[in-house]
Amino acid sequence: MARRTRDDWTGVALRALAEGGVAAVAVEPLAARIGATKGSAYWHFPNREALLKATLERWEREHTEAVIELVESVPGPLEKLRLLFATVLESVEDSAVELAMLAAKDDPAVAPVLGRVTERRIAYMEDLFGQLGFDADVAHQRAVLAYSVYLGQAQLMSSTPHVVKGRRALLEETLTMVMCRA
Amino acid sequence: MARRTRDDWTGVALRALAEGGVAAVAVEPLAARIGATKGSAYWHFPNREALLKATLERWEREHTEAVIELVESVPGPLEKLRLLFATVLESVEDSAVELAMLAAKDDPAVAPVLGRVTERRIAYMEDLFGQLGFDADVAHQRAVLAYSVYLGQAQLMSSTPHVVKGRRALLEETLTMVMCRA
DNA sequence: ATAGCTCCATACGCTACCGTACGGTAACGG
DNA sequence: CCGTTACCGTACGGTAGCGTATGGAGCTAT
Repeated sequence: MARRTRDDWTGVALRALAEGGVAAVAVEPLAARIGATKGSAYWHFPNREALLKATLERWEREHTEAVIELVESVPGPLEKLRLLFATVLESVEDSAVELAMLAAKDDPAVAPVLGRVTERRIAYMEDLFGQLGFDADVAHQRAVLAYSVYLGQAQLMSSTPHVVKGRRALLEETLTMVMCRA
Repeated sequence: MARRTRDDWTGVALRALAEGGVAAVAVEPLAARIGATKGSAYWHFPNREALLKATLERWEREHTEAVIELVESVPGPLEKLRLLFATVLESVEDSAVELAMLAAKDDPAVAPVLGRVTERRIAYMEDLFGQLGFDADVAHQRAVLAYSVYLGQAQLMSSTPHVVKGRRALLEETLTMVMCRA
């Protein structure tokens, strides 16, 4: 059998994380999945915690900025917000890692990453709302509100998908509500 | 030492659930906490799953309808919605059990309860929005949206509380947005 | 008072996972 | 060609929790 790299391990760990949550990032099951033994894992990482940390930070690097960069490719804050909402609310199904992290928010490896990602995202939306002419504190409120809707939607879609009918309309509704001056 | 009842067990289990999530509803730690041994637990319940199920159903009985009954005490759908939002968003800190259930949404003991509670709550809000004169499908959208905001807020408050500044204003904002005709 | 029932403690085996010790192999450098 | 280093397998001990078996204490009713 071939040798494995650090990235091979964070790779399977990432898949396991999305499918089974933080608890699924366990050395022995992953070893079976990767076709190796614990020996390999404990060579590349000092312990399970370090593997989990590396996995989360890899996800953070590869996914957090990705959406922002995509959104930044269109001009104008309003267009950006529309695209952001469309992108993120249309495919809440693949926010499995987010949900896994929220479900394990007290884990010492999770908390810091979760904190950074949350702050980064809210700060970005806050900036966009600012560009739209909202006062600083209102912009912040809207950003928090919008992010709450996203998180809530993601939870609903993954736990009780049948209660959500008409996602498209829901998206439009969310948009107009979050943008409106009142 | 005194004898324990079934309710004694679901009692400690409930506290453990709120503090440590579904995983904390474990027989042996609870036994230590209650000042007994596993023997007692396995007398009152066939297994851990049954204890968890009983605990969740007790919570469902005692808490789901409580808020609705409180809200129903005031007249008029608009007042009811205001009170509902105020009650629920002001004290998201004690939605620990909700969050614990969402975090373990795949657990076979959790899923049914979570499903029932979610449907019940959304149906109730849907009804209130209907009384306000919204079309049936719009009322449903608003209810889902409002519930999403609640879930998202609860998550944010428990995982990254510092990003939420000005809860009072946020509440007002949520209210006006969810009520508005547009 | 004694038989029976309810409730619990004790003691045990089992599984899943963590982490460590150590030996072995393969590739590469001199 | 030989040693070193990087990588991995094997085997072990440890812990936490689940579930079971069994005996025994105490109440209860006859």
